[in-house]
Amino acid sequence: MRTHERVLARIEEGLAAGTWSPGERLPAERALAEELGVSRPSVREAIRILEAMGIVRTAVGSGPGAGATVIDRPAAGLGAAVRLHVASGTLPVSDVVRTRVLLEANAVRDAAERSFDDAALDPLRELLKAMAEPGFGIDEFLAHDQDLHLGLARLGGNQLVEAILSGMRAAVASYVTTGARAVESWPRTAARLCAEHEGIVDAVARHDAAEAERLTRAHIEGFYREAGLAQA
Amino acid sequence: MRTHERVLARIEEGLAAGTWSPGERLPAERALAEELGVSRPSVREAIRILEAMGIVRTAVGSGPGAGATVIDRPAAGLGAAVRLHVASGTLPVSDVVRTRVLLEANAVRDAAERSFDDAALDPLRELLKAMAEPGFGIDEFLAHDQDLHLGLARLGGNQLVEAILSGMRAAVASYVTTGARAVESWPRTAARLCAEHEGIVDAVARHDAAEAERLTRAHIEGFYREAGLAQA
DNA sequence: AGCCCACTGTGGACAGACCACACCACGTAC
DNA sequence: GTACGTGGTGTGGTCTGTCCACAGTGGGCT
Repeated sequence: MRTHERVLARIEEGLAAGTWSPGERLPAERALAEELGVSRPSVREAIRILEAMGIVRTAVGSGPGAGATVIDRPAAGLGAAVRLHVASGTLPVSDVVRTRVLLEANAVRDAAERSFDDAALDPLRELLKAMAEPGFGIDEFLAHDQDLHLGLARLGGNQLVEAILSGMRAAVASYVTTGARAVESWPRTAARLCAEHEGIVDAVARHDAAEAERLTRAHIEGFYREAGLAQA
Repeated sequence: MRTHERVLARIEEGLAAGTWSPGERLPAERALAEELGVSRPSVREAIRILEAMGIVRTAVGSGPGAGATVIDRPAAGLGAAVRLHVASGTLPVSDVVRTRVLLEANAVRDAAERSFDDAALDPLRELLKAMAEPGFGIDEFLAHDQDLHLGLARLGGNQLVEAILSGMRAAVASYVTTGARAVESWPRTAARLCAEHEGIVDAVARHDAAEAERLTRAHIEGFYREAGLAQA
């Protein structure tokens, strides 16, 4: 086993054992190297992997916040992995789209089936209102769109699904932007998307799970089709 | 932007542009470092990340096969990310289980709906036969079980789903093993699992999508419940 | 009392070196 | 002529040492 893998395994043990919890800091690179009897570059390689996976965040400087802090951003690692494989041509974009439809439609269905305070939908309604403004730029619209969809997915209550969706969205973000710029009439498309969004949020609000799932599926498939990203 | 991130971006560009395809080799670390005007450790950190994501495989020595070879193992990166986040306590195992049920049941449904040569099921039937042997060890049984489930998922035709399922299985492998050893009577459980497996494969063979999905869902949920891994 | 600045601990980056390894081609022995 | 052994060569793996940039912190100066 290579040195950085040993380091990684040790850190993973610590994470599993609760030695370090989110928000806390790993020992300094030099300290970790000495403690494990390895060189600093080896420790750095392990930390790089943890960083790429969204397990830690590193920062230079001194005081709290500096060093390698344990965070919980599952979406970062999953997103990077998906993005790289899409880039290398291993994963077809169409598979990403199909998977997104499946996961998100189910997440929205779960959301509608759960009981929650109606106030939980307020942030989403804020987004809806902002996106409905005429003359909203494409980039801002897509950013809000992402927040809205992730917010809906979060209501589903499955953190892994939320992370995968977030990662997939990031992985195909450039394709989505390109596709959105290529639609025939963006204002018309935007208006339609807004109306569909409202329909989904309403269905969730009245806990109509089947309808929420159906609308979500149609919404996502429709957009990707219009943007020329789906074979289906 | 940090140096290793620049290197990573450059390599990602090359992957997207088709400069390197799966099976081909990246330039040597020293050559890459000189070409990009950075130090070798920076290149190494970038390659480490690619390796952790399942994009490349590194090997020492000389000749073909040595160096950093581009591979396509999306499951590796996704699996590592999921495993690490489960270890750090960010992702509940129950979410992993729920996601697996959703993805795999749908993959099997897709498999049943597709048309394929019945011979494609032969490898799965081989696994079924092997697992039915009395006295089959738990570890070997679980390994075959994984192959069987992945084979079914592969028939669904969505590579991302297949990768996610493979990764999740790897991420919770230790939990599954522990759970399997804890069941009341392993031979009885194994026999039941075998029967359920046959039912699923049969349903796929006769293209009964709804039944295949239902059986898969019940099979996975039942096992995790028996192994004490599911709250549901 | 308030401000400034040096100190200190942190990650970021680099240069250089040595090792282990695996292939490959050359040369030798049969 | 063939088979075997052996050194050459290119590769990643690892370590050591060094310097830099950065950010907080505390003491000293104004």
